[in-house]
Amino acid sequence: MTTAKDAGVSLADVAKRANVSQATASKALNAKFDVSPKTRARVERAARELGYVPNTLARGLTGGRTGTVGVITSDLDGRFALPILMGVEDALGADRVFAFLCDARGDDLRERQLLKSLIQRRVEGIIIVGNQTDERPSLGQDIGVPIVYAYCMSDDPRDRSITVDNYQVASVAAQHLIDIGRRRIAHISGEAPHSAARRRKDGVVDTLASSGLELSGEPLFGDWSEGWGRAATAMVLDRNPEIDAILCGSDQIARGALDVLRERNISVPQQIAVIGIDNWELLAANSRPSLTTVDLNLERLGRIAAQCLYDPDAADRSGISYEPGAIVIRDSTIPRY
Amino acid sequence: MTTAKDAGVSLADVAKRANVSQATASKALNAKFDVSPKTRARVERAARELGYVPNTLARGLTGGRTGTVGVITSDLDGRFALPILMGVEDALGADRVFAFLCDARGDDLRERQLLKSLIQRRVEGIIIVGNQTDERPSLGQDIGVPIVYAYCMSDDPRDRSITVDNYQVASVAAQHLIDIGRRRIAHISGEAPHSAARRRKDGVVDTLASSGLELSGEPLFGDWSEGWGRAATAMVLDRNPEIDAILCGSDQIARGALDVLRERNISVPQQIAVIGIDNWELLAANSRPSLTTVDLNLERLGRIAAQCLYDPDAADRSGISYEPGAIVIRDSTIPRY
DNA sequence: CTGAAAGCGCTTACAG
DNA sequence: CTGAAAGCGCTTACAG
Repeated sequence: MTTAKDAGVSLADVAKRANVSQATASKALNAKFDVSPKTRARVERAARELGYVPNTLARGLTGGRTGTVGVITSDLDGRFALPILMGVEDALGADRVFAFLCDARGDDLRERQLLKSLIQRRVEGIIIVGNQTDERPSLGQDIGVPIVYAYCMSDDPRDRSITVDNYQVASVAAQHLIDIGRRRIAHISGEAPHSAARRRKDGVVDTLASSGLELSGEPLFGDWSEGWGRAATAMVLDRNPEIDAILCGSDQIARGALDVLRERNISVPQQIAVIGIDNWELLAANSRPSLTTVDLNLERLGRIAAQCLYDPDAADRSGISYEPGAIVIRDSTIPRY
Repeated sequence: MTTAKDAGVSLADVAKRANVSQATASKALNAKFDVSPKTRARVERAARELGYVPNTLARGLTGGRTGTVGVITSDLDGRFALPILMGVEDALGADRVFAFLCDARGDDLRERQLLKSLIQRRVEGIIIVGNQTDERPSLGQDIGVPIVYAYCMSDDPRDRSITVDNYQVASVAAQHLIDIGRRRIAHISGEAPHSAARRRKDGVVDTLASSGLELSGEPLFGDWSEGWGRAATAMVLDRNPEIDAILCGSDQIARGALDVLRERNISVPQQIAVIGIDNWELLAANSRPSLTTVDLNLERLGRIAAQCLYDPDAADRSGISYEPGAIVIRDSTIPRY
């Protein structure tokens, strides 16, 4: 058990009890070489008996590793931060590195201050987690430690950014609809200013074109909400009643679409198939019918970002990595029987 | 700008450039007393010119404060951790304390290891964030630093726990329904083994009793999902068609209820009012009609937990604090015109 | 108001 | 294989 008293036990105490020098005690407890098995056993025993708890701070001071990184989220509130954090956690845990979690709350000044504080604490790297996939201003090149942008991307190509491949993600969705035989596909998406909305639209259009198809009607941009999904679906149904599928820019929008289709007694997917993007389980798994969608693999994205920090030749690999998503098939495109 | 080179600048360098001793430089940069304004100005200038970045690690070593706490979540995946983390972040930020975020992933052994690692890093306190409000095994009394349980509660009364007042939260919901004139109220909730489900039921029953009312039909327990909300609502409608309100144990369940009512052309709230618990915005704000619910105030809960860690007489105040929620009125009980 | 000295707990060359 | 010594970067009594 780790108790209060332990905090008072230092390496010197352990060394004394084991009748060795502090240097030897240090080696015995850390490196595996240069210590006789007998001595090591003695030191280890002393450490155990005393309930010795090494002080990581002191170790860091010696110029060695601090074993910490900083994670600055721009907005913890958003839905994307969490899975990314999980991935970061996962990757760091394996190396016994700890993450300082900081929330800039969308405030640039606060972000800068956090950055500075993290440097003071001698973090070995910093991950900036954005709340959208758009470009954001670079924090600069001479931070002193590796820095990587996750989800968002830096506007400076010398920085390393890991983001979602919006184009690919949408292509996968479109291809799936084509694969199940749909030919008259409408597209409803979120906020046009977001690169996510624009790139996804491009992915859809290009993929359809590869099969000699065109979108049924103009793509509709609004926001990423259920409400917009409902409104847009009603519009689409009026303007293009011939459609046999709706490709939605997000799961929230898709939920709205499903809602309206159900209300109008249009069977999904028999008459109209519906597909979302995000694989937000809460939304996708609980709808009627359950929603086919594209998983963004955010946890993986977080893991990659964390690994970049400790990648020896990360410097060579600056620039933006676009990470692919994968389709998750549910009943809104291929119903189970 | 904070640059790579800075990492090499120490207090000694600053002192030299300012022509003072290191001790004086330290005082000039930290404490406000015992240094002449002129000297301080000189030191500050030197520090600025050199781009001096104090090493927080060394400061911590001196026996002073490390300015760090550990936060161990049992499951980042859950929906409750995030708002709590935000509150923690908020409270700590004011004191320039940083939080190590660790995810135990529901693994007790891993949790213990994390606890130990955090102690090695000399955190000044630890917050254990549970993913449900039930009791959990205490981590013990002699950790060496203050420890507080948030959302979940420790089974040892000597520990400090901050959790949701499930009884009050449900009472508020019930009272609201009574206030708008409902008398025949059904209750659909989540998993019976969860104290959240049981205490909420008690709150509902007692509050109704205070007004001389009884629940319409037996309370229904299932899980916290939309699917269960739909199934249970259908049952309730069959067995107790006379009801004029449904009090749901969570917003997810309420979404399911709303869905079925809409399908059956039962107007909400005119014929049947619906209320949830959680105030999960995504769900509550986007339903049709929008959902009245009880906000759990989780951010506040996180803030309180963080403050406890630095509360001088926290020792006296062991035990469990039950934090109240507050109603958020939307269209499912009082429609806007 | 200022500074020399000791110490925080550890690790790392460098001798033996 | 073992140990004495120096040093990591800072702060804190203690003299002056």
